[in-house]
Order: sequence, then structure tokens, then C-alpha cells
Amino acid sequence: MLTVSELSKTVEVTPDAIRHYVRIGLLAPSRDPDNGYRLFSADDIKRVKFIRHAKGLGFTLSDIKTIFEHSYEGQSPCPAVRDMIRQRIDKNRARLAELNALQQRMDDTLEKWKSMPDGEPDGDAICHLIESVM
Amino acid sequence: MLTVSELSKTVEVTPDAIRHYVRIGLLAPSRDPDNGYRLFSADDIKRVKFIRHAKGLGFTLSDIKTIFEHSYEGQSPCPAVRDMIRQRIDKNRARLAELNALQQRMDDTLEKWKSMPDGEPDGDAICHLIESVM
DNA sequence: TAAGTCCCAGGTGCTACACATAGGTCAAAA
DNA sequence: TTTTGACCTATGTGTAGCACCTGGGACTTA
Repeated sequence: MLTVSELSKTVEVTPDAIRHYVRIGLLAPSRDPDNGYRLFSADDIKRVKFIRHAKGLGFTLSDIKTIFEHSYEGQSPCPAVRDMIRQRIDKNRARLAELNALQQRMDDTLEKWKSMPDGEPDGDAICHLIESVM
Repeated sequence: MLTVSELSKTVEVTPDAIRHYVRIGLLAPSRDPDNGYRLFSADDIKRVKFIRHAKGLGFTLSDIKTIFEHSYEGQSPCPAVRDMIRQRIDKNRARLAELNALQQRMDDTLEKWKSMPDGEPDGDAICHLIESVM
């Protein structure tokens, strides 16, 4: 059985992240009756590794919790997993489009500002630069 | 003077967002002594419009608060604003790189899974699909 | 035995709001 | 005049994924 910091070093995940996983129910360690410390099993090591890989593939912790629940109930999570990743792909595509548009706006704006002087406060405008783009 | 919902309609921002801006100190409406309702001035309309434009340019609410504070103290916020947008551009670039890499991984993974059957729980693996990529 | 170091637990903070709850306001209807 | 109903308000909590903070216990060293 491992304590938080031992597990942390084994799987290279911060202690805070591990405590977070416990709090949201992704891990359910036992407790040391003497001091109340969380105690993790070899299975928990597997679970944390799984969590990190799944996160790396774009799954949210909430997705991962669902996967664990399916698995715990003896159902194959695989069909749900296929659906989930499709949804994450769609969301990510939308997010990428947003961020690309934002990047474009920021770049354009910075370029425009290069030729502009800093305005001084005049009791009317808040920031001349930003208001020049409104 | 406008109530939350009146301001909300005027600037096309949800009432919740407006109350949020008040909570974090971006707006400081007076209160109706009769009922405690927030009361916004014409200046607040300008401020909300400014907030939305600045957000659209990639500034965070925290950035915007800083801008307001400079402005309130009679300093030109413009030099700080130039710095801020450069930082936001850098952060966004990094975020875009991450999300692009994630998109690639997700696409590759989904492709790979197309030719794989759903695994059944076997008391060992949690999800065969995900673990096939580990 | 006291100081220093490391670890633990639980709680709060961060972003930008959306949502939920409980109650107040106001005009029209009974 | 009171009641109904629509709409409004205020504050508090939840969201994602942790990082950071506080207060305390354990263990080592001088």
C-alpha cells in the first residue's frame, strides 16, 4: 500500500492531482486507521496510469469516471468510448476554430497598434488602443 | 438608471454575466434604497461594451480590471495593454499547438479503433480500446 | 528536548459565467 | 381588494482540473 506521495512518485503525477482524483471518485483508497492517510493499492497505480493516458487522448475526468463505472458494472465501456471521443473531436475542432479566429484578431490588432501612439486619459476614453478597434 | 435586466438587454449580455462583473469589481452600481436592486449608469453601459470588446480581443477579465484601475488612477493603460496582448498571443499560440497535437492524436486513435472490435470486460483491462494505445 | 524538515488532511482559489433557490414586484383579473 | 401569474431580484453553488494555503502530525538531527 502506498501513501499519496509514494503513489505520486510512482506514476509521476502531483499529490494534489491524486487527491483530486480521490475527491471526485476516480480513486477510492482505504485509510490508515492510525493517522487517516490515504492508502493506495497496485490497482490504483493502474487506474492512475489509465487516467493519464485517457486524458492524453482527450477524455475528460468525467468521461473517465463513466468508463470506470461501466467497467465496474461488468459492461464493456468500448461503445461509449467511441462515442465520447467523437464528441471530444467535434468539441476540439470547434475550440480550435475559435482560438484560430482569436489569434487572427489579436495579430491584426497588435499590428494595427504598432503605428499608434499611447493615448493619455482624457476622462472620456478608457483605453484609446482598445477603443480604436471598437 | 438601469436595472440588471435593462442593462442586460441594452448591451446584449446575460444578467448573470453582469452580476458577475459586479462581483469581481468591474462594475460598481449604486443600489435602489427601496429594494436593493443594482442601478447602472450610462457610464456602466460604456464599461460593459468595453469589457466585451476587450474580451473579444483576448483580454481576460483580470486584464480588464487592471486596465480600469490604471484608467481610474489617471494613468494611460496603453503601455500595459500592449504587454498584455503580447502575453495573450503567446499563451494562445501555445494553447493552439497543444490542441492541434491533441486533435492529431484523437484522429489517429479513432482511425486505429475503426478496425478493432469492442473488448469485453475480463477483470484485467478497464477498456481495451484505450489500453491498446498505451 | 527543541528545532528543522517533510508529509498529511481538508479547504479555498482560479475562469467566466450558468443554474438553482427563495423571495420580491407589478399589472391584470376575479 | 385580493389573488394569480409572469417576471424580476439577490445570493449561493457548480463547472474542469488541479494549485496553493493553512494547520497540524511524524521523523530526524543536534
